[in-house]
Amino acid sequence: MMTSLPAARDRILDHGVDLLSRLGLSGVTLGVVAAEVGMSKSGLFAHFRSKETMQLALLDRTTRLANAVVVAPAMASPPGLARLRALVNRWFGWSTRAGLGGGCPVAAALFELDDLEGEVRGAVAALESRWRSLLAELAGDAAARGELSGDLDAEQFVWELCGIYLSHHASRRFLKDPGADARAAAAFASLLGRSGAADLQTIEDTP
Amino acid sequence: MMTSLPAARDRILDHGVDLLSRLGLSGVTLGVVAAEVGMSKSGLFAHFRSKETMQLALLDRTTRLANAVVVAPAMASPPGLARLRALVNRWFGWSTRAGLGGGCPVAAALFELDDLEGEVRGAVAALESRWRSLLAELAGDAAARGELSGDLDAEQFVWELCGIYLSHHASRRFLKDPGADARAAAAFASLLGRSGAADLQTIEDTP
DNA sequence: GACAGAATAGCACGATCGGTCGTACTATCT
DNA sequence: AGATAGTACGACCGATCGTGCTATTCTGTC
Repeated sequence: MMTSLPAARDRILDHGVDLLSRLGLSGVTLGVVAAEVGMSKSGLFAHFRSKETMQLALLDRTTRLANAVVVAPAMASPPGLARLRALVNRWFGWSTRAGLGGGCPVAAALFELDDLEGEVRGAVAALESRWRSLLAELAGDAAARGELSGDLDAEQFVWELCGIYLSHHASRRFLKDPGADARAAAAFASLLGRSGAADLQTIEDTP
Repeated sequence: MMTSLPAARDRILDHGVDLLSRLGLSGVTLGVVAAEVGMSKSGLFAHFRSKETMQLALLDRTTRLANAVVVAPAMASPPGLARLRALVNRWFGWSTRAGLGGGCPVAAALFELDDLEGEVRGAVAALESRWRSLLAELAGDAAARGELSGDLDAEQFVWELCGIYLSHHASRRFLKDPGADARAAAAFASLLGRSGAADLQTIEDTP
């Protein structure tokens, strides 16, 4: 037939990203993934030539998934504050909406790769750096349009926003706090308010 | 002789907490700790009757260490906002001041025990719950004294404060951002400001 | 239907995991 | 003195880790 893009590899990565979300990087083991997918460990191993390669492929797949679920739809919103709002609304809790059984793999990786590691850590760092740049860019756009205060420190804005995201992650995933979404929404509204946003509309606007 | 409290156990726990700080719970393995301490795995194992017991002992030791380094000295400050400030100042980056080679073991555990586990997870949850209660109590005290706004939502205050702490952890430990301390200080000052604190003194006041 | 190449399976390796066993040596108590 | 308990050791268990090497099975082209 035609290109025949390896369907098996996709199946592996799909299960792998789900495991990554549920158990973190250390939980994504060759044997476990193989059992999950329903194939032999060596058969699975042939698709990647090392575990590190598989981990990098998983991070890449995670990035693409997040782009499709979070970034792309948000970019349909009009530029400026509305787009920033749309992005953040789709960001928080995105893993669940993406069909993953666990939490955000990137947030988990940030704390898992504290020290140690080389290639994988670098990939996560690059990924996170790109993400923060996007956030800062959108915040800067909003400020340039006068929808946020003109002297906004975009880096500080993003830094505090990421704090809200991490607190939301811990609150939801570890503490099982049912009010996590409301706390995050309130914190984000507060952050926008002190950044000069005029209208304090509700956080709900996703379809 | 006198009490002769087992010095060996203390040595084990000291090395263990350091490993815990550097590698997280999953990195504290019987073999690794034994090698670090310089004794046989089985000899070390005799002190605890299971790995879980050792992990719980490590968490307990971590709690005592944090109490000595963070809580106790802060309690010497006058009650109210000053005490809250002192506590937070000693909190951020406490693991380094305590002589640990890595970051805050509790923050790491929050993200490591996302799902799964039973006993250990429960211990961390109790520990974290107690900590947040203390923060909320001090914030409430400050509000009752009129040093923070009277209608302060202490729970939300603590939730956002923990977000700043987590962002600081990620920023410092993973992203290696040299401006992490300044970002955290600015975020905390902002949080205090919007919570009704009058004076915006510098964050430096530890001896 | 033959055949090449990809995909998968089977098997084995050294390392490490948490944990158990038997066995010492030492200190304390009776 | 004898008995007991604590501490430490080395050897070993079954399981799982990542990773090779060799079959076997499937699939598309001639």
